[in-house]
Amino acid sequence: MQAKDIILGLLMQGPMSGYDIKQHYEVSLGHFFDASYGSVYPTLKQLEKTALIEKETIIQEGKPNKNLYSITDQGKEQFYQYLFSPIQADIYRSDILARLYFGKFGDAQSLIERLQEAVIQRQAQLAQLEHAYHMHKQDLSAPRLISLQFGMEDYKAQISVFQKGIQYLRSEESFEFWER
Amino acid sequence: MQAKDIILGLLMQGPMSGYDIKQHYEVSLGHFFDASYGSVYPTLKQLEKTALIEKETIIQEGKPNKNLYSITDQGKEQFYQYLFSPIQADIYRSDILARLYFGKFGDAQSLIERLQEAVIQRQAQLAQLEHAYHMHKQDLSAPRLISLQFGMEDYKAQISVFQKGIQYLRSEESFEFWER
DNA sequence: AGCGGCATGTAAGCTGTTACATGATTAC
DNA sequence: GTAATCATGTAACAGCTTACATGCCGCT
Repeated sequence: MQAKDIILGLLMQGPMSGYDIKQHYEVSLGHFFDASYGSVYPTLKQLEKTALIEKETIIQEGKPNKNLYSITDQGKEQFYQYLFSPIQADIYRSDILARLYFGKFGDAQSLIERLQEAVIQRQAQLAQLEHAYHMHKQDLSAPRLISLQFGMEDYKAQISVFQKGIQYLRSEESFEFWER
Repeated sequence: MQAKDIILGLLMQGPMSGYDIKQHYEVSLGHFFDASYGSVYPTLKQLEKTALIEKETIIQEGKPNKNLYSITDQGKEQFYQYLFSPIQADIYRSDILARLYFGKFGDAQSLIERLQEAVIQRQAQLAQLEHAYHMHKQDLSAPRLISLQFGMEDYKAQISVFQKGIQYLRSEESFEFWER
């Protein structure tokens, strides 16, 4: 799974601009994929060059012009090829878990603060997914609902572990430094 | 957080070879970091060149020679600099969630099979973490235990969502294709 | 006879990020 | 007046992966 597969998938649902695509990343895809504009625009350009998508420039009033991209038949074919290809393993990379893993080399207080921040941040992401879920649950396909549930349950589990962790570290806080 | 930070952290616990480091990735770090040998060996080389670590070659009988690396004082300083630097956002990229997200363009049967595989795979990872947790819980620091708990609870939540998802898709299976 | 574990390393290439560059409109 | 939203793009570079290359030992 790469940027181009996700973009093709989004265009399967209808024409979109690069900006629209990035919005989707942030709203309903963010819990399993994200990429910057520095990836979106060059990818669109490349997909257009290989005729998998087509560009139409929309002149807007009061707003900058917009490049609306649509998927072509070749693009659809390419997307189905992705959809039925073998599944790649997930990639999860977490700095906060690394700080926990090596936590004994630091101090309890700053770890607790960082966990609190991590909780707040995940609560915000959870709220966003819950919003999307309840707003659109009537019009979303069964598998898409599962992908949103995954994100929500995942965040809930993470928040719960972090909150218990904070309690636990607080109860040992008198140590300040660990010796293990 | 990059490969070099993790390697430095592992060497804080004692000397290790590139092979040992990769083993650690697979056992107790795998749920939040992984990298191939093609990253491990060049990184070690570069860290040695900048005097953050030192190499000692161990001649072994019946086994290939081993390069044991130890962290230097400069390396420790560098590690602490990482440990107290701002935390980077997590990165999660999931192909199976993408397949769910775009599931309406495929068929229910193959999605169900893929979810079943995903469950089995996560159950194996969970079992591995549980093993590590119960084996070493006496000698691990509080924060490290939290990092393992995180992995375990995360996998449990994911397995649960996937299992419920399989049930749900099965109940709609007669459709074979969706129209939303 | 062959596979899995132990052990190290390189080269080419892919995929993405960061930082830069631009600029109008709308809401506070 | 200033921040956010809408909107597009490039160039340099970082940081990995994949595939290749080597070779002995112990088990089955």
